[in-house]
Amino acid sequence: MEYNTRDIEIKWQKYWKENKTYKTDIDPARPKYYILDMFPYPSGAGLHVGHPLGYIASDIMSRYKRHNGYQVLHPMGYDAFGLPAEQYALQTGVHPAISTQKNIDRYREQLSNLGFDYDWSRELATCDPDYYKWTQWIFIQWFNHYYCIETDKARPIADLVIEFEKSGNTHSTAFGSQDISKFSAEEWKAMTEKEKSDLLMNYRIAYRKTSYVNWCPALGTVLANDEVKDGLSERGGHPVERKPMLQWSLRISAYAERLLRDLEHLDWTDSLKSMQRNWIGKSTGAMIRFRLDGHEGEIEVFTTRPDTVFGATFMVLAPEHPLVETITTTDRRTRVAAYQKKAASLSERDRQAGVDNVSGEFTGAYAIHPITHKKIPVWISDYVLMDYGTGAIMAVPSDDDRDHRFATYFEIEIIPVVDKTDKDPERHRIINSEFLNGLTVKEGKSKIIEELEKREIGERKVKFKLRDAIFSRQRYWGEPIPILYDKDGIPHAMHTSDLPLELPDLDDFKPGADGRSPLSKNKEWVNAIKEFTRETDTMPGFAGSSWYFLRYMDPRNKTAFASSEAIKYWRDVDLYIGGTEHAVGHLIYARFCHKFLYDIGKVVSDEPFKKLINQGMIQGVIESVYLDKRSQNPGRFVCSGIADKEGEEHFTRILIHVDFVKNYGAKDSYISSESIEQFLEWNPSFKNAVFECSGGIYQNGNFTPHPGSSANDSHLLTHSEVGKMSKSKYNVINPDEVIEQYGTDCFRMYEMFLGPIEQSKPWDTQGIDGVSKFLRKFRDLFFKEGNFQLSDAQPTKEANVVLHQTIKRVREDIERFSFNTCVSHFMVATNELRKLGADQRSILEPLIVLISPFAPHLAEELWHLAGNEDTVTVVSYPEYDEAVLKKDEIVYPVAINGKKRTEITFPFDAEKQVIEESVIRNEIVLKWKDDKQIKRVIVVPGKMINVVVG
RNA sequence: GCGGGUGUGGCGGAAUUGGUAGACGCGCUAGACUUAGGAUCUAGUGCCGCGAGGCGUGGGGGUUCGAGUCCCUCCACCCGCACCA
Repeated sequence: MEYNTRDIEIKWQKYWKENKTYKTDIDPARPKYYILDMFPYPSGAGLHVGHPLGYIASDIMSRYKRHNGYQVLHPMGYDAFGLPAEQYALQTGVHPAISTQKNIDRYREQLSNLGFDYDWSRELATCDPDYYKWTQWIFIQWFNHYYCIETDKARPIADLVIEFEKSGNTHSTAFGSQDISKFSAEEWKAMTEKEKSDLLMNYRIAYRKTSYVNWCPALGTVLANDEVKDGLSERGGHPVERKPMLQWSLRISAYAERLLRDLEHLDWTDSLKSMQRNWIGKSTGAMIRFRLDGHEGEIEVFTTRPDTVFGATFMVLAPEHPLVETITTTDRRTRVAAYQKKAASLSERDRQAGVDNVSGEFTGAYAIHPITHKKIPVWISDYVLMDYGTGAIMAVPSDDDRDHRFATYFEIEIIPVVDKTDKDPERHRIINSEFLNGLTVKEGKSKIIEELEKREIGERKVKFKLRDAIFSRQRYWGEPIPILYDKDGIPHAMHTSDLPLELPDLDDFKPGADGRSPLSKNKEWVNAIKEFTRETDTMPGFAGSSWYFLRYMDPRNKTAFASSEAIKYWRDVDLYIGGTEHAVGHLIYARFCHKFLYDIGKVVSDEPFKKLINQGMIQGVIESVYLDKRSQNPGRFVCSGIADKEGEEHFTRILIHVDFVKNYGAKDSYISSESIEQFLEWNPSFKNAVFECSGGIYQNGNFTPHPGSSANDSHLLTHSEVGKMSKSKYNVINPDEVIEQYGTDCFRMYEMFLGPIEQSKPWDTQGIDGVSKFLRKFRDLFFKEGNFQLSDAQPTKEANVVLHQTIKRVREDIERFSFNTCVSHFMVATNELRKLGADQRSILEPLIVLISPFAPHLAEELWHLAGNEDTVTVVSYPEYDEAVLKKDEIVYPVAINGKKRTEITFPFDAEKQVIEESVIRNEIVLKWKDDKQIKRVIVVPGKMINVVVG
């Protein structure tokens, strides 16, 4: 009987679907295991072979846990709002809801094809009103809460109002935007509603403030950061400017400390944690205020090295700093203005490019050093950034590279304040610093902060790089923000009972006036409620994806985002598998969102993802051919060897579809005449081109060998490099095609066999035959002359050892996510059992269960052929018996001076001394000893023996 | 520049805590069965050497009876951040 993979796979996929094999529910009698795949965006391109890598791993884990008695939650859904669908709508007029649904259907089909054990009854999409109702609900909670520094959690904004009514903000512990001056209870009560609303905006977790957007006047729209390249729109290359707009933001910065601190307990990779730490960017230091000489006001600076304050010999303001206008002396105005203008005209990129050039301008003004009271000059320079810190620094040229370069260039005084003669920085001593002299840097820091606070010229300060997230998008295809503005422009959250606020239908997705959302054009919707207008911005992509893992717990709940029973049972995600591309975006937002919900008592854990594994990328091979830039029509393509010889600068590379290239990805990848024909059919603009390789020339369907060459076909070497697998690189490998040829089980096992899950590697079909052969051999263990046949005979000892050995290894390797080695263990077992001719049910049946997480279709087929009625997916995973693995004898490798020279077999329980005595009489040992002395014999019981001679 | 990671045969990769380096697969070589083989099976396959043997985990040094694994140092590549005060 032939092993017809596709028939078997389709049969069992149908069976699982009909029998709802993977449906899961709360079961207090079992431990839970929640395993999550990163939320895919259903793009029009469908899945390529890189996407399933993580899905296969999580599927194996999920099945393994189910075999081990866990109640497994392994869901799938779609991050379905987003820009691509809207852009597609702009181009084609197809409604995003329609194209998105089509893409989702395609994704579901491809995913089902891979045999994953998702509980499809929990499938969800963020663009579904039943889903985004709760996204909007969460937004309203954000709007109605503020962050209390004292209790270190979010609290209702109503509490803050009560506090203000009682005592104003004089004792307020609310985390707010800066610059809120103190007010009393009376002052609060005297405020108008509008004033109160504006003031509370400084505290709400979801709040409105002016932020800058990438405004493209030519397109009449606001662009996302990745739609802007070098200050121009990616589409059309129109200029983009920064435009201030009132936008919703999330006060995620209030959670910075907790987001940082709680990383510690997470089982994530170091690199991922460090990326998050980096992003949060905590720095501890001091705020120091410098008075100005002859001006009101002061310059406030933040420094991480307050201990070097005595070395501050000048100050630098960002060119955009508001103080520049007031302090610049008349004689300096022209030069300063010119510098400001130059700095403003430079793009971020140009400013970065000029990092090495020292530039700046003296304002003519002086600040007073807060401790020495010396006058120090105030400069401006673009190495100080307006949006970092306070936009001003105290420059300490002795201990900061950039300050040092600046001081040297402009000949400003440098006062060394730290004695760095000791190599160990811990022992560096402070000098030239009055009361700090002799202290270490660390001691100096606390001492100076103490002094600053005592003298009221500064204080300890912790700063974070993490910025609040802008939550408004001037787009159609996103969740509407459930806010109504009254006639005074005061925002009111909708009643949660009125949710969802559905996205109205539009047939025109072009932006509204002044870059407003397309929704603004639907006046009926905007003004649907008397005396109110609706917010027309929509939410960003991360809104729906920041909490989706909670919805899976109870996806059809009508009265809550999930029932408290479901939340208590499933708690958090035990294992999250996904790519690093979400390291700082999604993973920070989701953690923030989860912590907020924890604060308000809606979830029971303070972190959403306990363990996270980053799958590597499967890259593609990018193939290209050299085209001679000097050649006119028809073009001249040459072999990479010729291009090398003539000089690469004369050539440009034209991408070629990998399917046309022989041995693609290999060093000797080339195109034959046949490939050239395929290429020309695909890219007819080169129809008459010349293709020259070392053996001859191909043109217009004919190959002409060079004189004296024996070549009879084109062998034009192509250029290969490893890169992203993408439609635009013509190198996408579709899993459906691989599955059609080899079967799903083979595809799954091959992707795992490729190497460790976290490693990136290029897709390469070279090895897939090996896995395919293995699966066939594995299956053949169960067949005799074409018939399924198992014997009920007692297993041989050898076969039993193989079985238990394999169980042990596979179990251990799954536990440590080493799936590639699991596959080899199965191969080893198959090879050995074949040699032994093992056909016993007691050996082979456990093996079916063992392989089931990896090759679920084949396992289910064999399980039923073996006479079992129910699905294999819930059968207990085999346990190994240590007693079976216990050997009577151990073959010891014997090394002389660390080099293995022979092997000697001893009984399992041989005494050390007996071994030693025997070893020193061993022929081979004696031979190697020669005329030297045996100094020592090291016996590691059960492992090895080392004889030291000399 | 800073932070994180990775370097093992022709290739993908094994070697869980310091204990037989190269499991398993691909590729390659030879053979068998074949009209044929891009099917299947058998054997071999780290490098040098006829051999005994020597050399081998990016380079150099160290600790140890013993190092791919631990320490120091240098190099290469990949990822992230980057005038971050």
